[in-house]
Amino acid sequence: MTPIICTVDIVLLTLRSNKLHVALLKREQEPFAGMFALPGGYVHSEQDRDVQDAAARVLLEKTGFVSPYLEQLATFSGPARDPRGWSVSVVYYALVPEEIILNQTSIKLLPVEGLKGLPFDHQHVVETAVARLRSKSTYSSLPVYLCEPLFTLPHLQEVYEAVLGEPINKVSFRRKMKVLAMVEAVDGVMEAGKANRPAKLYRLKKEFKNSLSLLNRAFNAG
Amino acid sequence: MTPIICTVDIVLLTLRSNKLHVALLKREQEPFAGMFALPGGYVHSEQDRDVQDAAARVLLEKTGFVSPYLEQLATFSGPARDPRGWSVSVVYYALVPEEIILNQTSIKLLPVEGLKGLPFDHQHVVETAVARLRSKSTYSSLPVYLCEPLFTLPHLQEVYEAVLGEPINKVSFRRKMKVLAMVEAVDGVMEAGKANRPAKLYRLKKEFKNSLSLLNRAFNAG
DNA sequence: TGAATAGTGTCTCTTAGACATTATTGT
DNA sequence: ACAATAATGTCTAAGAGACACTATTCA
Repeated sequence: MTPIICTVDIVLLTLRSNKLHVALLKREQEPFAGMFALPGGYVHSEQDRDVQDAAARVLLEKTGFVSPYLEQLATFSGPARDPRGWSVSVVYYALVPEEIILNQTSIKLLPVEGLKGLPFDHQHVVETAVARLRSKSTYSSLPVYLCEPLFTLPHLQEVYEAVLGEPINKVSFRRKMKVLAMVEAVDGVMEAGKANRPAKLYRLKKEFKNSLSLLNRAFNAG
Repeated sequence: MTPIICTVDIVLLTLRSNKLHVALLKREQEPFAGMFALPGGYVHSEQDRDVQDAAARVLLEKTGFVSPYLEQLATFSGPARDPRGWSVSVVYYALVPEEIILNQTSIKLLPVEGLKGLPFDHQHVVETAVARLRSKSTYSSLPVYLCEPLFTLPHLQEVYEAVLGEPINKVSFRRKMKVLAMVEAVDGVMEAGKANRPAKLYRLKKEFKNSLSLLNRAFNAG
């Protein structure tokens, strides 16, 4: 029996102009050389401590940065998804602010809405990642990873609204941020430059780096 | 480089005496021959259409039955978890009523609390599956798969309470069952034999076989 | 008839969303 | 002062939990 091909792929998501985008790279090698696809690569059993480690390594090699949030999404498999043969791809998803990606000219950002023409089963993989992000965002702190280290609450609300695709009541949003208790105001600094009352700047609390805070009620509980 | 070992394992969970139990099988072959472990096996690339298919096949081969609910849990990997070498195991979890398992004398049911001495990383895998079940049960219809095809609402509430490990308000529980809208009373049949008012019998609605219904508020929202 | 549990009506208290008001900046 | 948005106070309405009451069976 032919051996099973074992790879990792990364769905790197970010917000650009308040729309979710996915990061794609031009493939250097066959199959699908020249096409844009998710960053991915083989698991290196001599080098990687586990598949998560492989995903972090591939992301670093292909983009030059480390993502604070990197979570296993799911494993995709079958004989047809990769022309090289029966394959198993363990997929991770990462969330970063757009600014981190802008320095990387090799990365192409495409809106997740209306994606098509991706090689492998990458369209389905991206759809799964976006569904997971939306689902988790309804009751958790996940979207903060789409923000830069310092952000305002009005901006964070915009991020939530962009991810969820619907408006959120301002008072409720701020109440829930209090309940989640995973952001803290940074003393002394304020947003500036606009002709209105400046917003306080917040940051993710140390204890929530790499982790999430959960609600037991959705943001828009309806 | 040595090839990566690609396997599937199944965490088969059920309720016995209102406690969660996991199904283990005595291993026929090395490694760990003679020890009790999760049902598992190699992915057969000539035969399996994907890894989910492999998990269903392994479960059928080892237990003789098909589980209505079989969901991918996560993928576990690394050089140390399997003495044969660097391995990737895609793990699925299944929920069944105890009665299905009772006919299978080869299966050993152990309580998930206080499990120890399992081979591979199976203890960690079981803990992950139980955590997933508990988490999903707080806002979904998942626990119905631990019931037989016909069940009463008081029994279903007991099942939820056993899984969640805390009591649920009766009125709220029945209201949420109405909101979830995934069970329906079966006309004409009732539970019988007890010296009290008989309970109506319910069943999972057809459209929810293999799927879940979700709430946007937890059962015990506190 | 009494014991036991199923099933439902209803009250209260919490909390979400709507709306209004105050606060603080730049022009 | 005025425009603009931040931040918060407060009212109302929806929903959760508590409690009590009715319903239906067997002994």
